[in-house]
Amino acid sequence: MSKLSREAVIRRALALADAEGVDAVTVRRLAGELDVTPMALYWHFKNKEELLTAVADHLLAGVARPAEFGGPWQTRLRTMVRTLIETMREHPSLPLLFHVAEKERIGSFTRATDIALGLLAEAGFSLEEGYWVSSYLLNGAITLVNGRPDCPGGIRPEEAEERRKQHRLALEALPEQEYPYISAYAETMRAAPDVERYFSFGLDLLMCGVEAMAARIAPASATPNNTA
Amino acid sequence: MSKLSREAVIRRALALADAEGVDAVTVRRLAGELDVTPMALYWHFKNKEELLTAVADHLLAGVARPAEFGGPWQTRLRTMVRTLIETMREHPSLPLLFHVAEKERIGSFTRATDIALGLLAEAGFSLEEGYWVSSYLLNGAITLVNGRPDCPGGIRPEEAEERRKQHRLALEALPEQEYPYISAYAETMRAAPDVERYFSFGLDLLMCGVEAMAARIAPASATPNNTA
DNA sequence: ACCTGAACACCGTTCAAGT
DNA sequence: ACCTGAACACCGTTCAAGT
Repeated sequence: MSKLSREAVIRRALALADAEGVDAVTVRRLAGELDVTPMALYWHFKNKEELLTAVADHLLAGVARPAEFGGPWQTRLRTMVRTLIETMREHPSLPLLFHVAEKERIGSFTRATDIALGLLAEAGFSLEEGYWVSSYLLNGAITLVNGRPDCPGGIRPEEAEERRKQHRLALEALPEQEYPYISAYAETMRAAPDVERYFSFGLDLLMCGVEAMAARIAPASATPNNTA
Repeated sequence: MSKLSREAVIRRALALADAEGVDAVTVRRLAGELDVTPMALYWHFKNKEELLTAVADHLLAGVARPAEFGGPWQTRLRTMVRTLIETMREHPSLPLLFHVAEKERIGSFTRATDIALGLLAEAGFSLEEGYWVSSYLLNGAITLVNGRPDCPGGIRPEEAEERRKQHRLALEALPEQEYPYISAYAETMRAAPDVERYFSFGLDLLMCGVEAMAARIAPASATPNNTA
């Protein structure tokens, strides 16, 4: 009974990353959890980067095959971005994982990019511009989830609350004359963060940029149903 | 003659990061370049993170005190973001540096945020929304510079060109029926990348999002000179 | 084909000791 | 105040060897 397989390693790595952060995923630690020698992993993966890339690929699979499609490009693109954000919200380690994995080598990322490029071509962007916009949306979604106020960087909620308090105290200690807006902002940090508002505002912000640029480039077809 | 000082360490660390990437900045390597024992650095810095945060702080100083100010909030905010982008373009290591440094602890970042919050309050955003927008702009600028086609991630131009070619070949190898847009995009990669267009498009994209959201929130004061 | 053991060349950091 | 020496507890990875 060969216990080890690519699949098993990926699942364990993801569980470990979600539980203790992506920094906890070391070759030795992961091997220990799988009751195996560190070097055993090198038979299944060329190196650590390929391992983490495989984890990212596994997670992005859901984004690459979007379910409910239809309607103008704006809503379809928005659905993709929302799906991406929701996937990452379920796996808080994913944002940091993207920083170490090479995005070009993630198969499901390539798949998702092709779909997005199609939608953006419909919006009037050139292929190159579409690629830039795709990357803007992907990275925007990543940093949005990574900066979520309840568990930034995928840390544990208790630690996040403590950090938030320390951050507030640090901001409140600043001279109010020199930092008038920061001081006022620190006041608003006394309340618990509204995570849903944070995400809906962030999604709107991201999509607003794309739609405004599309309207600038192709004003005539900005709304999808006026071509004839 | 005490050769070592906080300033000297920061300068060396920045030079090393720019020359060989931020990964090359290890405590031991940096100490070696300064002709000193690794532990000597621990007298001037609590740990490595504080060291890198100091480097980031040093670099962001120029953004925190913007020069040519005036005009409506849109152009002033755009100037800040452009300055930030230009600063990072001069130091390609900076984007990755932000990922390891804790942004909240960077003094010049706090200063820049206060200025931005003021401009965004003028635009009609609440303090909390303003903070989200600031973070959106900072991270957007970081990923924009980090993804520049001529030296993504701050790698050397020759290596970037080789990687770009490999990336193109990988995309061209994909089945054209399944990846129609990616395949067409790969064709455009044969030409040398237009870096200036990349950056101006990216800046427009970032600012478009903010301006469109501002117009949605406070349509009456979307243009600055119609309040009376 | 799949895994182990030992070793290599690194890390960041602590702590007592020097001057 | 400022720096050194030795040591600790880790890393990722290679390479020959086992089954």
